[in-house]
Amino acid sequence: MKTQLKKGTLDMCVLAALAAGDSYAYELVGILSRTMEISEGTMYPLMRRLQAEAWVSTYLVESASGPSRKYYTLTAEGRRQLSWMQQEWREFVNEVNAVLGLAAGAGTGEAS
Amino acid sequence: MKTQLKKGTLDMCVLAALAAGDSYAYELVGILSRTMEISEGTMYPLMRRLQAEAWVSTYLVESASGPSRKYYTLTAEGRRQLSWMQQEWREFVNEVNAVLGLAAGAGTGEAS
DNA sequence: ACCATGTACCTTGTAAAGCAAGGTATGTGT
DNA sequence: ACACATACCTTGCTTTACAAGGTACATGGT
Repeated sequence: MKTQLKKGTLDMCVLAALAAGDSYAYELVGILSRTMEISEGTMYPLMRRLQAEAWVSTYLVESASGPSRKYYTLTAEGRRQLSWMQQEWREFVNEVNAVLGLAAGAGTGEAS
Repeated sequence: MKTQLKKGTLDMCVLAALAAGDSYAYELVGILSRTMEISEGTMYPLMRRLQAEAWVSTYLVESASGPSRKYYTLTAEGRRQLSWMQQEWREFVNEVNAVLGLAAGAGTGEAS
């Protein structure tokens, strides 16, 4: 139900996961799913976008137990992008929290 | 450019602003604009949604210097919704920050 | 009288993103 | 032969933010 909140953050999350080491889409779903909900239908189009932006590059690796895996590596530009996104993310969180602070003093003790 | 990040948070922000006191759409744009970017084209449809969900109710007030203002008040359900949204927001921020933490140890010192 | 400006409301169409549902193919175990 | 896990992918839907445009009232300047 918090689908909307994720908009715009998943790119950053995937880049962050890739900063910890190369991975492939199917595995990334598993990795991120430990912390947050994300589905394959989200991941595959997302990876295409990241590649279109040249934030990641790919290489194929045969698997001993299944079809080949399409690994993704962060590019230098991807690393820069991650850094930028994290900055924007922190700014945004601060902005929202500041607005939430508006409500802090109000309505809590409504006894006349 | 961080349009996507806002998805899902603006409802909450508006409800929070209304928790600090009744207001009308045009004024809310001004209030929130002190902290974050938001446009009228976003606000008016948003207010309709809030009302459709019964999180706010409205009343008209004539203005001395312009057309009548459509004031919005938080309903009891709106207050509950705000509380719920804030909880989800905090959870979500924690989740994202946890994922960003994955990258913390990697790639920072890439010597050898 | 006329017009610009500020206030205040609103709608339409576009773009982006997440997701459920479905589909394909490979390898392993029964 | 069949089921299952792995691993890839696409289509169509939904929600949301926003730019652009439109209406109407009140005030001040010329």
